[in-house]
Amino acid sequence: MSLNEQKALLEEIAPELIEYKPKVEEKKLPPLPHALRGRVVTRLPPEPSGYMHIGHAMSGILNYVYAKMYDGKIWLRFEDTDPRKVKLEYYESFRKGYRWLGIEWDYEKNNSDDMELFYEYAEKLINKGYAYICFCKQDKIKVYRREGIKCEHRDHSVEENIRFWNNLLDGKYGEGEAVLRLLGDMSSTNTTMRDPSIFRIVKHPHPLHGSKYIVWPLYDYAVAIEDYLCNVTHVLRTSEFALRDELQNYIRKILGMDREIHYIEYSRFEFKGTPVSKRKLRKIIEMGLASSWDDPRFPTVEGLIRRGIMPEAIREFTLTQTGFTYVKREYDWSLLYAYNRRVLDPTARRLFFVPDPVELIVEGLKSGEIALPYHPTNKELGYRKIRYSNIFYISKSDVATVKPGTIIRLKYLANFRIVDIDLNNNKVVSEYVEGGPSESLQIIQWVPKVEYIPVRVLVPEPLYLDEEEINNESLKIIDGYGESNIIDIRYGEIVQFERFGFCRRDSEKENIFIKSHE
RNA sequence: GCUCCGGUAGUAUAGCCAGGACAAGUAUACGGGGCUUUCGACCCCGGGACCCGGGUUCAAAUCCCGGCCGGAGCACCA
Repeated sequence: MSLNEQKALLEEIAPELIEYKPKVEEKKLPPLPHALRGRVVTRLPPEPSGYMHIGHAMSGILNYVYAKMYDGKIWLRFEDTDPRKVKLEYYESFRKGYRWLGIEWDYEKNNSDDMELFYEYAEKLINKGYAYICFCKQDKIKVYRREGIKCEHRDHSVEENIRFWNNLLDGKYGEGEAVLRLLGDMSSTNTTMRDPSIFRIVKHPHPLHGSKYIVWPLYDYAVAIEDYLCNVTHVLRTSEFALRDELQNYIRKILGMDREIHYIEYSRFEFKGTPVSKRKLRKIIEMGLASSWDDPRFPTVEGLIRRGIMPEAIREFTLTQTGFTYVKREYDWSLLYAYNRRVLDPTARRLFFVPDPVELIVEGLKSGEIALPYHPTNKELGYRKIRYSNIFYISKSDVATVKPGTIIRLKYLANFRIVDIDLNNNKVVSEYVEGGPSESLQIIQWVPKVEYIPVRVLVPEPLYLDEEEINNESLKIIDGYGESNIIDIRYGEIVQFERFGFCRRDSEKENIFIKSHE
């Protein structure tokens, strides 16, 4: 008895004895250092200055899963302290994106809601001699910081600084004329510690607060304070922030905010040929290669949705394929597809789509109607009916290399023997052969001539061939014929076109699909 | 230029801090086989990696030094 026969027999006589092992063991994230059950607080800190993308998504999942793992809490906190970059529509892009991923946040706030508080703390710092108003030009500050040179404004008295600060708040200076700087250490090897600016003037309305404020805090200052105020215990973020841990800890220390915050940093999540950078994506749009930010080739959440990527797949992928490394990494899309396929396969309806069709006549086949299952094993998905005569469309590639005399099977329907192939005129003549499926027979999908519809499938491919070289043919168009039941596929539904791949309906009215993967 | 950080199969990772059962685990991709009326799913098998050089040690993927390569930062962005 073969192993498979034994298994089959066992299943028949004693199914309860069979041990079903999940294919992929649920990989647990490594333990979070310094984490106490019920005490962990993490955060989703998007800057609403662009659309949410897969990097935000994966980082968000990490922060969320860790919070859940320790029965902790998670904040959604918008880092919106640059009025010039922030836009209302982007706030919503992130809320929608996180919801789509299944991330439920416990609290929500905007950094820009705490402006008065930021001012209060600034005054404290000035009074303690930890901050000073600097009137140097931006370029000079830059050079001095690089060289580690102190400027003359550093020596102003507390009284002078308070007066300047009030002038600043009162709008007596123009943009670029003055900033509030933290008294750090101009000789530190960590350049972020060399008297960083913590407030600057921005005379531009904020989408949430209009023109109420003209003095805005910079990132490190706002984040340091907010993380404390939100009781954040663990920060998981990408490595471009690594050098700022020291600064943010320092800001809290001189403000008397004594609570340790743990940082875990890792390199960006990137996918081959799919840049996340706004600059590179904008270039694609400007070149006319894509028309919008929800393009299925884009890494934006909207793009991923159109491409048929499921949130569960992103989640599994993040939990199993990710690590806290500083190495530059570029994921192969196939890694994500593998998880997506596992999500889609059990519930995606199967239908027939014939790319690059040629006509097939099956002489001797009587016309009729047949019911075919929507899924090979999931019977709940039911059946669909197809009416047919003896003329069909099949894919050119399925007959391109076969010779007359070959017998092929139309899946679920009939076998035929090829009599003549005329590929120049896209015609194949054959005769009906009685019999069912057998292991030697090639089985292909088909579409009847009496009822078919034209179907278009868009196939997304990498946008970039390497760092800078753009792929000019990143979106392939495949036209073909599909069975008429395709009309009933809902907008947004993902189905599997048999022997072609998983595809998502991308249009309410037109039969346009986007291929996810095979 | 300066300052940090890192280099494990095609890809992504585990292991490194606390050297020894690591002839390096896992996923995916790839090759072969099985199952299946799909080229999907599922099952089995297979090949494939510790950046280079030196040192310490009985023993190095793991510790030390040098080189090479890569990443991040050096904003009145976040």
